[in-house]
Amino acid sequence: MVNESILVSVEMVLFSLQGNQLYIYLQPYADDYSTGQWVLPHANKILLQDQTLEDVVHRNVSALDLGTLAYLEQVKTIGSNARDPRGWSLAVVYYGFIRRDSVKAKPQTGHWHALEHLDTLSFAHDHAMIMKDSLQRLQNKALYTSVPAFMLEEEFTLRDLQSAFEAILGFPIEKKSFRRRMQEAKLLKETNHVRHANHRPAQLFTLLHGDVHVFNRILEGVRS
Amino acid sequence: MVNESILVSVEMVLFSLQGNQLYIYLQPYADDYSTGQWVLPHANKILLQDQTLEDVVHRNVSALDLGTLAYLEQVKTIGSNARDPRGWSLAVVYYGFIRRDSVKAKPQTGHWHALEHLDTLSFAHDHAMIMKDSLQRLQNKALYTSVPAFMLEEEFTLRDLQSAFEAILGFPIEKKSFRRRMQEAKLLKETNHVRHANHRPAQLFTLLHGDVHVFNRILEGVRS
DNA sequence: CAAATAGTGTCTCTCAGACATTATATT
DNA sequence: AATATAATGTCTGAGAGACACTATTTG
Repeated sequence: MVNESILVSVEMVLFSLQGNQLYIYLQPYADDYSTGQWVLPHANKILLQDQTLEDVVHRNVSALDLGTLAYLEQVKTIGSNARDPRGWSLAVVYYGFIRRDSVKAKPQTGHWHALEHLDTLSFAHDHAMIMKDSLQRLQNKALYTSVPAFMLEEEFTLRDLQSAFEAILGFPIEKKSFRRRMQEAKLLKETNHVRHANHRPAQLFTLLHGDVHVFNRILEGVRS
Repeated sequence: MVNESILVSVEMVLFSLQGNQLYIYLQPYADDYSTGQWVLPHANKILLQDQTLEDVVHRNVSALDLGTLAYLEQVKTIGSNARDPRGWSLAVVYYGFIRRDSVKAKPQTGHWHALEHLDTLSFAHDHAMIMKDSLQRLQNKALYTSVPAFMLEEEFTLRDLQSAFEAILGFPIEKKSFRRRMQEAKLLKETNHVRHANHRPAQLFTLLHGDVHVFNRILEGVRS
């Protein structure tokens, strides 16, 4: 019986959007970058003042000073007698979003990495797998819910929203279907602002509420 | 910092089908049934020989001698400084199926309860909430995957399969839509057996493989 | 042949994809 | 006016629901 010595950690997969690209926050495995490996931010300490696991995540994300945590979802818990040589370990995995308008592009520790460059990086422990599972979960959610909307700033255009979905999913979405889907879901509120550029200005929207909308059908993307 | 003393448990929500009704396995909170309260089966001990959390579940389900565990899915992990008076606790929740053809209706300890009678029971700790969340997860899965198929015996009719979905979802499904959906998913294999009764015999099928099929659309049920 | 359930035919409805077209700003 | 992106109109297609109908067994 090993319960007295189970090692508990919380692993955090933090996503942000920077210039319509999906980024993930990583820390060097060795403080001096000597191994060239990366790890996910994680919490090894739970405090008595933490009421829940979400509190643990919030406390740790705040300490990282990356920006505002706008969405958080538990992915899974990994329990194993093998992943940590010190003994039986439990890792509770969360993914979350740092809202685009609050992201600090150069954090004090660690770095934001564009998702498309991740395959060039090397990871310690099972963190590559944890990231893969978390991204997979996020991609699934993008197919049938409105969660990607929480990556965006207060006011955004429908094109911004579509770009967020596309950054997550990695494939283009047909414009008309996307707009119909979003507008019929009644989750957006038209503001009385527009965004200007050297073309027709775009209507700005806000989220009507903090609820996640669940669609009946999956986004299938462009068929051709 | 409380890590050295975190209480870890695994909570198991075990479902079975008995006569086309959904049942859940519960244990009396007090061995002598004196409190009238019920709890979910749970594991408080993790052994060094357990390689993963799934191993812990399998070991404990085997010990309960309820039948064969045919499907298992992690629901979530609850962490709290309040749910156990002894200190910070982590509860990893799983739901699973005991296959219909292996169910022992009268277990040595505990009882199977029909889901529709659950509201008359009283539960200890947060087990009512854990059950509700697990059932919700199972119901969601029934809406867009083939997981209910794993509750059934080796060979089953399409009517059996539909009844399993209906038992889980709690609403009737339109026969033709259901059959079309299942047959186009190509997850069933026709056997050369039929089941006889005092009417036209029914074709028996088996599952082609152990994969969970994910549908693009949700079952909407009867509209009228 | 009556009863009962198995299994099918086929219409409607919803909503995603395709893609052409119109609208409205800046330079 | 040219350019660029915003926004819309409308057709097709996949797949779910409705519901009547046919098929095949037992008693």
